[in-house]
Order: sequence, then C-alpha cells, then structure tokens
Amino acid sequence: MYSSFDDNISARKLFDTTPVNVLDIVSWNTLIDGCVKSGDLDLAREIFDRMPERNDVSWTAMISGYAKSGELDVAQSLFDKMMPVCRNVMTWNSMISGFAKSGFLSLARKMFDDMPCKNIVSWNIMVSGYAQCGELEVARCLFDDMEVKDVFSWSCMIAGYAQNNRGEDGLNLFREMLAEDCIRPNEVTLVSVLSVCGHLVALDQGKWIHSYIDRNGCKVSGNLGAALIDMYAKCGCVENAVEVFQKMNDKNISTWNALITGFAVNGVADGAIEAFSQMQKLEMKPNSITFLGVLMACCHGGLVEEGRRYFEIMSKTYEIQPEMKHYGCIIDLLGRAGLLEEAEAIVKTMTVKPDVMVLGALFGACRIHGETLIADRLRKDFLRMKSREAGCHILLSNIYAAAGRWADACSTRSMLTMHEIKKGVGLSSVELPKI
DNA sequence: TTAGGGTTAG
Repeated sequence: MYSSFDDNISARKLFDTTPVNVLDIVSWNTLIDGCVKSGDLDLAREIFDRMPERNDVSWTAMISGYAKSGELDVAQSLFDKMMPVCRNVMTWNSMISGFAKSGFLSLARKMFDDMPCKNIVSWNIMVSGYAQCGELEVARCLFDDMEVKDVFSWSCMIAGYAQNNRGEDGLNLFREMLAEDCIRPNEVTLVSVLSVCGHLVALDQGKWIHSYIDRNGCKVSGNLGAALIDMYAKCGCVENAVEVFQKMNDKNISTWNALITGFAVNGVADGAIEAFSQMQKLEMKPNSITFLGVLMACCHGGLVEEGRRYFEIMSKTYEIQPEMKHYGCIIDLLGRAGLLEEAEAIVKTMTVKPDVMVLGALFGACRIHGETLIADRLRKDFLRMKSREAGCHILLSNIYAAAGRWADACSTRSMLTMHEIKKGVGLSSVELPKI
C-alpha cells in the first residue's frame, strides 16, 4: 500500500495525518523507502527521526539513500551511530558502493576488508569500483579471486575494459564468459561488448554478437537496439543499422539517437534530418544528444540554413540549453561555410568559456578561409587556456604561415617545443579475427 | 546493496 507514491505530496500527507503508533515498523520502512527512491531524502529523514522504533532495514534505507546521493559524511555518521550488531551486509555494501562511486577507493577497500561477512554484491562493487577508476589490474585480481561470479561480475569487468580503451581484453573476457556453463550474458553485457566492437570497427565480431542475440531469442530492447545500430554505424554499415531500427518494436530515445548519429557520422545528412522529422511527427521528445546528432549531420552535409534552425529551436522550442559540443558543431558548420563573423559572434554569446575544441573549430575555419584578424582576436583567449592540445597550436601557426606572417608562425610553433607539447600519433584500425 | 551507450571538428 505504501510502496510507491505518484509524488511525495501523498507520502507527506500520509505521514502528517497518521498517528505515529498506528503504523507498524514495516509500513514505516516502506514509507522511508518510497521517499528515498523518489529522491526526497529530507522527508525520509524526517520520518526516520520520528519513528517510534527502528530496525536494520530503516537504518540501511537511510544510509543507502545518503550514500547514493553522494552525502557520504551523513551516511558515515549514521553508519557509526548504528549498533554494530544491527549492520547487515546491505548496510556495508551501501557504504562501500557510495565510497567507490565517489572515487574514494581506499576507504571503500578498507570497509570491504573490515566487513564481517561479504557477499557476491560486495565483491562486484569493488570490482566495478576499481574498473571504473581505471585500476583494471586490481579489478581483475579481485575478479579472478571470486569463487562464484554472476552476470554482474562479468559485466562490470567487461565494461571496465570497454571504458578504458582495452576493448580487446573486453572481448577476450566476453569469450571466456561464453565458455562458462552457468552464466549467460544479458542486455547490459551485450551493450558493452557491442560498444567495443563499434570502437574497434570489429564488424565481424559485431555481426556475430547480433546473430548470437537472434539465436538466443534475446529481446532487442530500445537500448540493445541502440547498441546494435551504433555498432553498425561505427563500422560504416548504415543499411544494417537502418534494418535493425526498422525491425524494432519498442524504440526509445536512445534508439532514435543512435540512428540519427549513425546517419550523421556516415555523412547521410538527409537521413538524419528525415529521422528527426519522423520523431517530431511521433511526438517523441528529442534530448541534447538528438540535437548533437542533427547538428553533426548538418555540419557534415554543409547545411547552414538547417543547422541554424535546429540550433535555434533546440533552446527556444525544446528548452534544451546548448552544451560545448553543440557550440562546437554550429561553429564548425558556420566556419566552414565562411561565415566566420557569425561564428565568432556565437562564441561571444556563450555563457560558458569556449573550450579548446570550440576555438579549434574556429581556427580551422580561419585557416581554410585565410582569415587572420579573427585568429588574432582569439589567440589571446587560446593562449590563456595554456592548452596542451598540439592541434590548435599547429593550426594557428599554419594560419600565420599562410598569411606570410612568419614571425608569428614561428613564435606559435616555438610554444610547442617550449612547453614540450607533442602531437599525438595518427592511428588507424585493423579488424580482429572472428570470435 | 552491484553492472551499460549516444561524439564531430583541423
């Protein structure tokens, strides 16, 4: 009865109108749980403080709520106040997870080592914590030490490799996972592995995973569909991406975003725009990533008019404030079209300071169009950033060189050597053998 | 009480 609320007003009403001793402890706990889940920690705390008696479930719900929202000091003080015998494994796990997610790995580890009784979740939290912080070797040691692993353990470790540019290790671990008898990948695992295939442009492996999904009758949810579409798009197979999209029943915003971005990165601007108007017809609400995709499409297709329009409706109609990446796209688009002053004017309206990428887009345009005046104006802002991004220094130097301003070109170049900034190595990819 | 993705620029 008290398990969920449409809004916290009903929880508040119930709490205010019910005499304290009418409810039993289970109902009180459910009430707290509902408030914590809906994000109203203050109300949960008020209820917790006024409860006639509390048990481990009440304490754990509060501690977990604070730990999840990053209020670790409050969580810790409640944990300390709690009778040690009342602390259960979930109480400990909530604290460990809170510390690990906030990057306090040594604190998490200390609690993990101190806890009287661990379960598989405790191990998974630590594996995930290390993996997310890029400490993959520590994560892997813990993972290998686990006597029993579940799908969470495998997914955490694979995602860790995926997020830290160790995609091949992720794929190898996925192969090991498939060889295990009692474990099957789920949607989360598959999304991670598909993302690896996309980044590595490993089309054969991506196709194999697609057929695995079909063979095993996995339901292609909105998110899994998005991962498949994204994988095909990153491998340059727009037709396959579209086919996946068309076959899906329950498309969500991520599915649409994957399709639009897929069209955009493959230079199919009209496909992206068409998909966006379909979304509008279906009254599917776009988000900031949808607009990034559409703007990217305009940028690739040189569609200035459309780009301007989408950039405008984004905030005016949909109330989505442009982020740095949206600015990057529109400035790149205008800059390439030679509309440098308009691009510079947008830079000036930005509420956040333009980053190196945004300035880089404008420098790039200055170089294409032989525009030195704007480059001069932006140069100070750029130098103030003390950026170690070699590309911008080189662009700037090339702008001056093209204009015959050799002294400026040399001084810009010398910044590179002075600050020991090195240009990153060019990379290309090679397809891996099949699974 | 634990796990996931979407991105371009010279």
